[in-house]
Amino acid sequence: MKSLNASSKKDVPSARERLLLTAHRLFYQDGIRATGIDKIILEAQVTKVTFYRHFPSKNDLIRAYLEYRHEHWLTWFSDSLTRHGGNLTALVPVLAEWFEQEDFRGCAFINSLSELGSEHPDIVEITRRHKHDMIDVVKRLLLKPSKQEQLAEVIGLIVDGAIVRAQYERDPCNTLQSVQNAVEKLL
Amino acid sequence: MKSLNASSKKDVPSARERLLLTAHRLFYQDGIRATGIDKIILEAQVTKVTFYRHFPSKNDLIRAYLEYRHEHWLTWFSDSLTRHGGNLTALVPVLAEWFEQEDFRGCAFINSLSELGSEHPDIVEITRRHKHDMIDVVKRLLLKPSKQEQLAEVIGLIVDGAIVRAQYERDPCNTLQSVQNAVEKLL
DNA sequence: TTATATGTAGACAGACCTGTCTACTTACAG
DNA sequence: CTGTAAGTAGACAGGTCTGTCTACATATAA
Repeated sequence: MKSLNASSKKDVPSARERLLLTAHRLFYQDGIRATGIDKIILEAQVTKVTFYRHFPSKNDLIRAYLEYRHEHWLTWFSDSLTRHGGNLTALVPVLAEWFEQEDFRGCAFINSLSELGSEHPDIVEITRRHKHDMIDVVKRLLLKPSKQEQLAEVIGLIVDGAIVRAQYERDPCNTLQSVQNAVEKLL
Repeated sequence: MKSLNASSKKDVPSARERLLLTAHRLFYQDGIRATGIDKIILEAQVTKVTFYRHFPSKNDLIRAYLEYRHEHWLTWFSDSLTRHGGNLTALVPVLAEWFEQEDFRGCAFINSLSELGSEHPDIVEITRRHKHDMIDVVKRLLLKPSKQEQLAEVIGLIVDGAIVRAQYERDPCNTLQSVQNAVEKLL
């Protein structure tokens, strides 16, 4: 969906979209505090007035980043689980698909929580919502008897643990093997 | 063990120790980037020259912080597991002991990795070592047939997942219940 | 006594950061 | 045409940050 300004003429994303996409890339890759707004502005090719017109403060951009990330990650997660068979054994190939990406840097929500959780209680809330929604996807797609609330919660633990481990281990194979072992124990 | 300077006369920790303890507290509570060296210096009651005499850069202090944390956390973890019976069911009360602390703010290593992992590869290495040592403790203390390498790795996943969840959930009970459920599935 | 280690107070430099502002241009709707 | 929205270039303010430096004091060992 393109906005109605310049982008409809030349297929150039709107200034707001460029800001959001650039922030998403840089915040995820380098960290939120490590990324100054001037860098985002430069790479998005807008001016500071435009930046502040769309996002009244850096905090507004951070929230927009996390909401964008939430929506897009959950869509990918859901689609990927379905693509890989839509049952519990899909979990490993889905995580493999993610962990093996060149730009994998863990979970944006865990990272933001670690970085900013003490001073931004809304980030704690955003993270909680994200994780609950992830567990809901697991429940809906992978666990057909819907009474398995507890199992979905355990799977959520395993997913979060795997994400963290994948962030510090050199090779995702050992992590994926542990997920596989865990899934086998749960079946 | 006290150093041989002023502290042996008046039971005042040395300047270095005050810096390290203050940094430990503030880095863990507020985040590493969020904590400027001037705040550490003020609260440790030293001067800037003293700070730089002991730690040639902020990065040196960060490494010292993580090494201090590694040693003290692992000692606590090991002792607590033993205190709670030294078998797999000890895991939940040990994590409860930690998560219920007023100043609980997740895992210092995960937090540092999230915050600084992109620009400090040594932090990735430090985190990896920490987590491997944690899994070794689990293997040594909780799993008597020492062939259970895979199980220890799975437990490590569950522990990391629980730590993350405990950081964003309001109440640790649900998290601890999930750990309990997982442990039961593993036995 | 001298030399060394460790500590003090505090000023300073330069970089980076977030946010405010001026003056102007272009596109579009009515 | 006018008014509005959205964009431009870029300067500026004030704050925070890390690290460098001067000048001095105290404790200890030889």
